[in-house]
Amino acid sequence: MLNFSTKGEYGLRAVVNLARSYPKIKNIKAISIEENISAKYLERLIGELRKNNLVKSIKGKNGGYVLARKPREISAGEVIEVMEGQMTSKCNGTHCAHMKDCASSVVWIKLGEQIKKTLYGIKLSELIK
Amino acid sequence: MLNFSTKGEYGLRAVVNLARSYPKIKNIKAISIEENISAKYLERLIGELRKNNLVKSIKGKNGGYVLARKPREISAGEVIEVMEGQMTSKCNGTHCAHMKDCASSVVWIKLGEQIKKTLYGIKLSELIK
DNA sequence: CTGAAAGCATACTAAAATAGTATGATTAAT
DNA sequence: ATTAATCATACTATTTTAGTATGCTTTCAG
Repeated sequence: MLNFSTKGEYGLRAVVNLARSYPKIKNIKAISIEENISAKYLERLIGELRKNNLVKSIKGKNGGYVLARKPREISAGEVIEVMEGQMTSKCNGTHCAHMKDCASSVVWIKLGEQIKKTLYGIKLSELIK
Repeated sequence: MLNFSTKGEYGLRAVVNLARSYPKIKNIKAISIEENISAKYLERLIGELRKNNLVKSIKGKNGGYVLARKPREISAGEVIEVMEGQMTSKCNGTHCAHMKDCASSVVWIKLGEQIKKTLYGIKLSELIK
């Protein structure tokens, strides 16, 4: 019904992978092999997660990544929001004839709320059991 | 958080528009003007809705479209599913190291269920009040 | 202090999806 | 017969996705 890009999937899988080995550090190479994701691409994606304070990086030899918080303090929603970008209700009532009371916008707003509720309710801790 | 294409939005707006004038027939031109959507593009999109039995067409002069069922018997989910295509849980556990019990897939599955529940619960009748 | 192994930054590119256009055929009321 | 509508298909431009490539910086180990 909706197309999710692999960004969200890859990001989530990487973070879940880190949750499994938490609090040990793990490098891109290891994650990319285990998850079967292009190392270079993953490197870029995980960079986004770092900039948004979901993972911490340790530079230099023997470096790698760790979750920035405990697995039970990070939700799937946070990860996916960073990777996919904020959900925007495209139908905001500005372009159709019904103006502010655009009937269709109700659908996108309700849906957005439900998605957030669902995804923010899922913590990494519950995914690694 | 997720990118919806305009297809779903346009399709929904067109159908809601038809719901307002139900059971009178209305042509593409009128809908496209009222909704400010390219007529040619809308024509193609609404063709999809017809093939999936959500609207009926009346050909020839004075022709146009009508909802195939009453507004309270058509849900937003049906419309959006036709326009956007079936939601597929991309992470199906086949490509990562954890195989069948892929932790991340749980997220997409739960999310998909919630989205369906939400969208199928919204009927056109409730959008035109 | 030097080399290797890690992350960091940025630019490039190929493929796919999106959002539309264009052309013309078919249908049916007048 | 004319006109106004849908129907079918093919084409195209733009954007997004999914990567690749190159090179720099940081830090541990010897």
